[in-house]
Amino acid sequence: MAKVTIKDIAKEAGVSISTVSNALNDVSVVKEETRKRILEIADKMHYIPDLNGRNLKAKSTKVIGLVTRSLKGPYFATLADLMFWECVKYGYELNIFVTNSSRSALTTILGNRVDGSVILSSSIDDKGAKRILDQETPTIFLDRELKGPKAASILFDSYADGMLVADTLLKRGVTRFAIMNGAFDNYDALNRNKGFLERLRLNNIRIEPEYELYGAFDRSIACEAMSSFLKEGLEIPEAIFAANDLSAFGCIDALTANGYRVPEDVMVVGVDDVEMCQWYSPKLTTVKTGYEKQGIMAVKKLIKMINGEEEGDIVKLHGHLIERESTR
Amino acid sequence: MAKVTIKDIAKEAGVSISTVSNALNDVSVVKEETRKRILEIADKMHYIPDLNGRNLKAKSTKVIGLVTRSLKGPYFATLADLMFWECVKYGYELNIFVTNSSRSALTTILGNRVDGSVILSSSIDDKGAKRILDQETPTIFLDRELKGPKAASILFDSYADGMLVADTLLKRGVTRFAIMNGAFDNYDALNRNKGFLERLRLNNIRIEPEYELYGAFDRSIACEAMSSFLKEGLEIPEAIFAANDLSAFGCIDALTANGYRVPEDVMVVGVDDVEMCQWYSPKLTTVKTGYEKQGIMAVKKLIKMINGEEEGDIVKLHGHLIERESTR
DNA sequence: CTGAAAGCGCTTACAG
DNA sequence: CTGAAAGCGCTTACAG
Repeated sequence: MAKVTIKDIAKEAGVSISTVSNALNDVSVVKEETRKRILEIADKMHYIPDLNGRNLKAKSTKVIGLVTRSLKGPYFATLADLMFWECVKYGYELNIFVTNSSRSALTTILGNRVDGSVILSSSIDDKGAKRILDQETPTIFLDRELKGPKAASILFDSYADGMLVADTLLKRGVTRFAIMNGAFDNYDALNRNKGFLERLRLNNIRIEPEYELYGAFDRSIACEAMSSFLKEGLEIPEAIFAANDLSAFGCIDALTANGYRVPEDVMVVGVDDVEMCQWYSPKLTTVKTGYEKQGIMAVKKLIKMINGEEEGDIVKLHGHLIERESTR
Repeated sequence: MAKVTIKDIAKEAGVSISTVSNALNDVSVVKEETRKRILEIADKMHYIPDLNGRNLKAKSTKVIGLVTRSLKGPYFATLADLMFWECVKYGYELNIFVTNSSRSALTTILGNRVDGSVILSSSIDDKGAKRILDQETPTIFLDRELKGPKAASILFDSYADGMLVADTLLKRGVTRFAIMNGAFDNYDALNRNKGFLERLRLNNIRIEPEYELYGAFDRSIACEAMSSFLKEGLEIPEAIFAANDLSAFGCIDALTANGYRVPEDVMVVGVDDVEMCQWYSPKLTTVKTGYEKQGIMAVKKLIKMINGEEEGDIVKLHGHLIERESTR
């Protein structure tokens, strides 16, 4: 059976396609009786509207896009889930576009499929980001610092978070540090590292290259990095700052497997405050970045920009330290 | 600045819109020189195609939809991620549609936004599922047993998995069981429960209502259910079958918090083999359902149906037991 | 309250 | 190799 269109319904109901369209969209002009009859026929004929036809003409899709390159990590699912519920509140749908091509990300964002997009920025290159800035589709960047008339950024203040961790540890008299870095090209990984090191520098403390490990935000990779480090036989640092919780777990996995105790021999601090921090042993000290807030704020802001109520701006979310067993 | 269309490019380039369209889509008829010039102009004018216009006419979108109601749980992210990479292989994009309305799920699936969809079935009601069966857009159900000319199902054989766990425990001489059920309306939760109980019944073993707990696939809920159970002062079972790994962790959390040892006092078995089974203490015995295979098979099958190379059918994936520390 | 008509931005036979 | 024209399925002023 071929696809049923409003034309078919119009014929069946003996009315014009305009009337069918109005009835289907609850435009109030239609006589109640006509409306009912049309809806019944549409249902009986198994009518499903073609969204391409609809969106081509209509100004609004009532859907918000989330553009990303990867679905991995505990962060993404929570972010998307919270965004979804916020969308529901405002009568929007959430579509997630997974792509590793900056070109097709751009087409998705600006191709009139959505009323506005939240962009996990690794999904788009600098040139693409620039292009987004000077046009009219509302857009929010989550890990790139940009703004335009219809483009905003909602970020973690990762530089400040890094400083916060450094200060806390310095206050306890720690002088020998190691750092477990996050993904190379990531805004937050970079800034956590910078803020942390900057603070140490102010206190005339340096971290030797052998004490800068690479954990890629990943538990297994961090675990192996830590293991290799331990095999080298260098002096153990007093504290390790991991760029996120997962890589902090990886650190501790390796440490305990090698007979070290946390926090007695080494303290470890993560970032994110994922749920497992409370299940893990030792319970992990971490920076709560407020990433639950980020998604919600993004949707709220996006809808305000869609409605023309606000312009783009840059918001940075401050984290706060949650002290648990992995430090003392 | 208004939206740039092929019309604008045509004017700028002094050619017709047909030629612009052909150039943009690499249709080989266009003279190389013309094509180049048009592409340059398109780029300079910041042209982005309108996907609604395109898809309205074109037969194929080269995108596959994944329709779901929830993004929670370790299962979803892995599923979606693997599906994505499989899509990439075949030149498709993956769009994830999050919705809690069966109506809008249906519109998404059949509204010509995608070439085919994978449906996490809780996102659609029975009536909607029926309607999907008798039409032409290829569709795969992941936890509903249905088939049609263009509709297939790829499921876990959860009934068999439940039996497998029962058999394993029976073989060790266990006679007193408890069960931690999964979500009420879930295909797999239901069948794991049924298969398990059926096997016990064959051995003349019953589970009293007080020993059927409800964990909703969730760690915290399972933990509380187990805690309440322990407070009642009933005799402790020799083994607990949890409907998934997360709720198994919840069980064990409660047990160890109350001074019981796993597996010495009680054995616990989960389902899924999520990564944490290996990190958790005790390492969890579980059924590996092969959920990594499911997403990949779904995409492969979907594309074959899109290409008209295969019809719908029903595939059930068998699990196998992975024995670790939580049983002996 | 209903219908005829234009048009959204594209693709795709078809003619030249 | 290029262009004129039809049409995909809808919505939306506008006339009646």
